Amino acid sequence: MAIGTGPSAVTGTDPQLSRTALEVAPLLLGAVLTVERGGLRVAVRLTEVEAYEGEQDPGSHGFRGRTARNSSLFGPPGTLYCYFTYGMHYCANIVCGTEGRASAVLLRGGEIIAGEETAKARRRNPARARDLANGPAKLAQALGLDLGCDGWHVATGQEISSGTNGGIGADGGAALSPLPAVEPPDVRTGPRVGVAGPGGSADYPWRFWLEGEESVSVYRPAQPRKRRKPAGRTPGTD
DNA sequence: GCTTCGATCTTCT
DNA sequence: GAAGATCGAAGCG
Repeated sequence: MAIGTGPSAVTGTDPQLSRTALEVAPLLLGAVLTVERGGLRVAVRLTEVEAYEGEQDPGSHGFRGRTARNSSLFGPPGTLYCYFTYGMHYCANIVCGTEGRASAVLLRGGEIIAGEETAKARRRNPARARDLANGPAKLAQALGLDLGCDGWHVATGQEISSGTNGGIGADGGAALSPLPAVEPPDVRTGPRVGVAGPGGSADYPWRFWLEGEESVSVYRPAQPRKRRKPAGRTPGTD
């Protein structure tokens, strides 16, 4: 694999990521993301991603502009944007494009290729290996990504170096293998998952995955959320 | 194997 | 107050 030394400018503009999310997303398929967290290292080969094109994309967290939560999304290409969702899950994006544009690629699925024992422990030993990272929250959990990783810098073709990730400190770091010049031949595209309304599945088929990979997540069309049932009994709607 | 539904809490309107 | 870039358990065939 290709994690190694490379261009040294950790905070500089990464030419491989300084393209639109739509351009970067298919190139990320097959790339290897290595994350070191708490002294433990896990590497994943990305098999499924989704593109989010910033403030022009209704499905993007950056659509309504910059907030405290999504400020990392507006950072320079290579910034890791981690967020907390549904009250219990973390998801991770890699920012691309240009700084201030909120263009990013959501990491949805991957195959663990190193640190499998660590990933299993973090994922509470799922029955099947494919369940280690076949979903955005599962992938983030397997890699040990949470809000503490928000704002890290993930440059392509660089070695992990603690303390160089945007001043995060010695907690860990992340690295991405160099991206190919052209997208892999077995890339498929389709509707994004769980994005409802304008900017949803039909309007933006910006989900990319590698055909035939087991680590691709289950597709679930966006559905309106139901109110949580009040304690005791359900309302008399029958 | 597939489908349905509840859990949980941050963020935004 | 409502919705959300999700997950996993339970129920069903």
